[in-house]
Amino acid sequence: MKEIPQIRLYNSYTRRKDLLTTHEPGKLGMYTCGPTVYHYAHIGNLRSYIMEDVLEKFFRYAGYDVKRVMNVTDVGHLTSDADEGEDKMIKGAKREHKTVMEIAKFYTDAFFSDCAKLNIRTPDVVEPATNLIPEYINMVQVLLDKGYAYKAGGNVYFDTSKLDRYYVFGEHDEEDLAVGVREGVEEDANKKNKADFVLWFTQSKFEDQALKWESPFFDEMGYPGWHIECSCISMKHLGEYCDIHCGGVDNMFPHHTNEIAQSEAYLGHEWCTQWFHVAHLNDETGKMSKSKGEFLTVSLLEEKGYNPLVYRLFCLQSHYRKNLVFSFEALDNATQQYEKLVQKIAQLNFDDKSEIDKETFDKLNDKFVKNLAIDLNTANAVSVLYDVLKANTNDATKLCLLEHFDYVLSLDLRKAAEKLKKEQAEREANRYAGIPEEVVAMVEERAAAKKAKDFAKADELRDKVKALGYTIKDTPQGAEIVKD
RNA sequence: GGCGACAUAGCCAAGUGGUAAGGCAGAGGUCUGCAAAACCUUUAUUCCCCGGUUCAAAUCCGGGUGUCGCCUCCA
Repeated sequence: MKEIPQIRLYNSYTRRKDLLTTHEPGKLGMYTCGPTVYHYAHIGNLRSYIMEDVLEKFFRYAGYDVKRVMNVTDVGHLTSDADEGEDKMIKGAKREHKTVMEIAKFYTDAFFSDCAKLNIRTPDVVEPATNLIPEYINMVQVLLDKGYAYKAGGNVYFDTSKLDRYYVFGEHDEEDLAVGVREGVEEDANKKNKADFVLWFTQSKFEDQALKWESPFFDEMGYPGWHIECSCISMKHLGEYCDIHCGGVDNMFPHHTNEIAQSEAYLGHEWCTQWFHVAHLNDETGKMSKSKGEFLTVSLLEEKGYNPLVYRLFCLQSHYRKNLVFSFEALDNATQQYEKLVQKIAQLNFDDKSEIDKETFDKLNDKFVKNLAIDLNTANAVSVLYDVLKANTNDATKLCLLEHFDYVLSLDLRKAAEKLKKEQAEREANRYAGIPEEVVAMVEERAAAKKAKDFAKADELRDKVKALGYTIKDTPQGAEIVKD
C-alpha cells in the first residue's frame, strides 16, 4: 500500500494546524455543505467548492480512499437579511413562475454545470435534502427521547443547555450573542435558551412552505430545520464518524455548531473533529452576496470572455483561509498568467519518449506534495509548475509531472497546450486559406524582397496589402496574413 | 458589545528565528531590417504601527491600528 504523507490542515475546531487523522486508516469520509438551489451560485460560493475540490483531489493524490458527500438544500431556507420574510425557494419560484421543485431541479443542474466548467469533481454522493425526511424525523425523535429536544409553539427545538460545551468554534457565552442583530430577525419567544434552534417546524412566522411532511410530533404538517439535513445525510453515507467537514466560514456559527450539537447528542460520542473552513471572496465593497442583487456568476465571466479555469487559477494562487478580493484587473492578470503557462507547455515536445528522469520527478513531486500537505498551500503548489518548466530534464519528465500535478490542480494545462498546438498547426496549414490570390502573390513577393534585403520594396508591399484590408505579421515560421 | 480570521512591492502571493520564493504588470537588454512573439536581466535596505526578548525578528512576546466574517437560519 502506498505510504500516505503526513498532512497538516488548520482545524477550526482546535484552532491549530492539526495532523490529519481518519477513523479508518487509509479511508477518508468527507462532507461538504452544498448549495441552496434557489438561484445561481456566485463565484464567491464557487471559491469554496474549488478549494474543497483541490483538497479532495489532494487527499486522493496522497493515497486516501476518499468518499465525499454533499447535500443539496432544496427545502427550508429562509431568505437573508436583505430580503427577509420568505423562504428562498418560494421566492425563487415566484420570481420565475415555477414550482419549487422545478426551481430546485433547474438550479441544481446549473450548479453542477458551473462546477463542471471549473473542473470541480461531482462528489461521490449528492443528496437532496428532501430525500431523507424519515431520517430527520427519526433523529428528532431520538433527540426528544434522550431529552435533548423539546416541543414549544408547534416546533421542536434543540435544548443547548443540555450540552457541556455548545460553542465549539470559539469561546462564546450565551450573553455574548447579540439577539436580533440583523434587521427583521426577531427573538423567538418559544426558546428556552438564546442559542436553541429549531429541529422541526410546523409554525413559522414566514409564509407557509410549499413542501411539508407528516410527522409524529404534531398533527400539522411540518418541515425540517436547516441544520438537521447535514447531520443525517453525513451519517447515512459516512456512518457515525465524519473525518472532515468542509464549508464556508460563515457557516461556522450557527450551522456547523448546531450540526455538532445535534449529531453528538444523537450519537452519544464525538462525530467530526476536523473542520475545514474557506474564507470569503470579497469585492471592493466587501463580501459577495446573492442578496446584494447583482452578482458574478460563471456564465457572466464567460460572457465577458474569461475562461472559467482562469478563475480557478486565480483562486488557487491565494490561500483558502485568506479573504480574497476579486477584481477584473486581478482576473486579467490571471488570464495572462494562464496563457503564458499554456504557451510554455505547448513548446514542449509531446512526442518525447525519453525515459522519465526519476530523480527530478521525485524531487519536484515531493515539493508539490509538501506544499499542499502544509495547510493546502495551493499558491506554492502552483509555483512548482514553474519549477517543472525550468527544470533541467527531458520533456517527457516535465509533461509527466505536469499531468500528475494537474490531477490536483485541474487547470487542463495539457489539454489547453494541445489545443494551442493544434491551432498553430492548422493556421500553418491554412496559412493562405481564404486570402485572395492577389494578396498572396504580394505577400510572397514581399518575402522574396525581404530575403533580397530590399526592405523598401517589402514595406511598400506590406502597405499595399494593408490597403486591401490585410495585415502581415512575421512569425518564426514565416508571414501570417490576418484579415482586418 | 462578544467571538474569529487576516495585514508582505503597482496587483496576486510564499516565507513561523539566520538576513525577503513565484506569478502578473513595469523597466532595461538580446534577437530577427522594423514591429510582434520569444529569450535574458532587473524590480521591497524591508514585511500595518509602537515597545520588548535575542548575536540575529516579517517570523517570538506585549500593546495598539486597520480590513473582513459570524452572532438563529447568506459558502
